[in-house]
Order: sequence, then C-alpha cells, then structure tokens
Amino acid sequence: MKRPSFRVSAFQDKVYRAVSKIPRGRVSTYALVARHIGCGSARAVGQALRRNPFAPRVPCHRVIASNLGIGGFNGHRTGRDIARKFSMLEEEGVRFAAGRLAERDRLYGFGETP
DNA sequence: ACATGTTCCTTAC
DNA sequence: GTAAGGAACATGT
Repeated sequence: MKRPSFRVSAFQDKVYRAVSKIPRGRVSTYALVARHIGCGSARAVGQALRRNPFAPRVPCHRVIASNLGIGGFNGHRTGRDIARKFSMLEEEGVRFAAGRLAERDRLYGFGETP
C-alpha cells in the first residue's frame, strides 16, 4: 500500500467531479455528463465510471442512460448488481418503473440548461 | 448500424 | 523502460 492505482486522468477527474455534483434525489445521464465536461462521447463517461476508483464517493448509481434506462453497474448490465442500483435510487426518492425512470423531472442538468 | 472518446492489454525493441 | 497497435466499453442517434 503505497501506491493505490488511483491514476485518475484529467478526463476521469472531470467525470467524477461532475457526477459527484449530482444532488441526492436526482439523476443524470451519461450524455449529459459527457456534454458537461466537454466530451462528445457518452461511452467515454461510462468507461470512466466503470473504473470508479472512488467508489461510493462518486454516486455513479445516479447516472443512467439517456433513454431513462438504468445503464449498467459494476460492469454488468443485467443482474442483481443492477437491482442494487435501483434500490439506491429509489431510496433517494427516485422512482423507477419497468426498468426506467418514472419521472423525467428527476434529471439533473448540472444547472446548465434551465 | 454506425459513430465518438477513453481505457486497457499484449507485443516489440 | 518506452513505444505502438488493436480490442473493449456501464452510450447515443
């Protein structure tokens, strides 16, 4: 222990910073985060979140797909890991239905698009 | 189906 | 130790 693999690149720093900014009871999308950090690829954001060196510190579970889908979690797209993500969001006040966000008003636009 | 950006791994010298 | 290439990915339109 002297050198945790916390090699966070500038891009990841932006992603974590943006995601960490999402308030509780709110959710955001990969595309929205990507756009906020100036990246035209939501997939890149997913890659950064997938590494997630800052575990619960970064509310990666508050980031969902642009189609209000759940996205992924822990490297798996389907399974109990996803169920856990739903539980966390529901506990924060975010309601889901049929694997999708029930209310789109829960989306957080980083205060960019009023 | 294709496009976009980043990360990770393997191989080579 | 450093360099280069290719493959994979928690997406989006």
